[in-house]
Amino acid sequence: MQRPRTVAGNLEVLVEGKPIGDPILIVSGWAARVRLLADGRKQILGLLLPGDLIGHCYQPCPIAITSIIALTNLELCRAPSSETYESLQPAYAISHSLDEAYLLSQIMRLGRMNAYERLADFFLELFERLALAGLAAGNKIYHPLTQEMVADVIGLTTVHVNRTLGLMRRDRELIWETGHVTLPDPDALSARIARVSTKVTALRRVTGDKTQE
Amino acid sequence: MQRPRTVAGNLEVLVEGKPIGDPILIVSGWAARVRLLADGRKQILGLLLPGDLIGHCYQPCPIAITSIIALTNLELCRAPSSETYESLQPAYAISHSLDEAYLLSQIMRLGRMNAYERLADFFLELFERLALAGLAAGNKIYHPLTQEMVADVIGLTTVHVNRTLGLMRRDRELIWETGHVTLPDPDALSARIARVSTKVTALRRVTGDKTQE
DNA sequence: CGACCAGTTGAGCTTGTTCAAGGCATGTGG
DNA sequence: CCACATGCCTTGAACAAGCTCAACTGGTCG
Repeated sequence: MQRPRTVAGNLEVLVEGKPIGDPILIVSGWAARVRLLADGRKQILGLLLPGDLIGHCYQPCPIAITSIIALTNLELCRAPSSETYESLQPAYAISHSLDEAYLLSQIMRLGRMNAYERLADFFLELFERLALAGLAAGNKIYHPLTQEMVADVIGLTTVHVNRTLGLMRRDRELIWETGHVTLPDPDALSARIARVSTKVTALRRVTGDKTQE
Repeated sequence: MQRPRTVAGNLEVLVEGKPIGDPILIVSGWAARVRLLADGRKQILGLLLPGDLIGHCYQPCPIAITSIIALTNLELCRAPSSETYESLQPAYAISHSLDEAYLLSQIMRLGRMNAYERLADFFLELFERLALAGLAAGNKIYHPLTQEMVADVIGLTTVHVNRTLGLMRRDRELIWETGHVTLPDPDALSARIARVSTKVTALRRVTGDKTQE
């Protein structure tokens, strides 16, 4: 480990199309992978939390595939390249697999869930990730997100996120207070929304095999 | 290279949660990464075309993260693990980076594009990928997709895909005939829809820096 | 001929967007 | 201390995009 450096909130850590150097570990703070359309529409592709790796790549791939911006002040640490310390390879591989899993969940949310489900699923995932990083305290998490950022993650407008949060609050499923979120009963919420099915019998439906239903 | 095996269309190549073995190369045919919600809603997370690798992973990661189903009959080839032939590592790394890039494009489509843009962007990407694989002939591609499958890729209903294809045909931007698609002028189509912006000035907008506008 | 699959079309409805305004807390300069 | 600006959240009303349900076409295959 090298000494950490800090990046102020709202600055780009990496810019799409620019070369990337060594991998970077987030020691503290939140960041986001972001992409824009020409007319200004914005999508947050994924969040980067403490413990996540930025810019880790399996070859001389000098080009950043997305920009990364700091959502808060960040403490960053240059991480050793996996070639230097072979013992780190499993850790890097796991980090990579997790990254991919989060992208796939994001696609599922955006493609097939409604606003209520997207919010619920997003916060459930966030709780899990923060718990993995040792940053979850019971049913309440602290975060730097505004409703606008949440909207940019889950592909809705700020207004609709606000209204849907209101619905969830009315249902006593979620409490939003700027800077933190409480899920009174995560398991109940998870059961309430339709989450991913891994049943092979369900998969058969994909193939148009209707004899099973 | 080993001898190819074949898998019939509509069968699972990999099942979510099951162990995966050696990486597999698609020699011919199309496949899809698929996920389902408990109530049957279906999302195609990404397409797998000839030349793509399935189940390549940087560690003893024995579990498939998504199911993969064959959309057509497939010819598959067990690919050598990258540990066995070091010279393959760059190729595998590039394959991995491309995979990630396609997932990110998918998130952008689903999160912030309307139906017309999603269709256009999807087919433009498909044309590029098939061209990379040496399978594009001018402005016309051959594919095994039904409108239902397209709908499952881009997160819409079959009916709406059908109507939007009708709009595009009216605009002379795209011609759908079962089994193949023609883009009379891909460049014009690409210019017509709002595609990804990589401009740093645009990125500044993300950070709420309004002095630049 | 009948069954089935892929595509097509219509009408009514739901979900989420847009535009606009206002509330509340915090911070800052006079 | 007050006036004013700013960031974040909240709310209303009108609208538009996409969904649902249902029916129908044309082609193919047994």
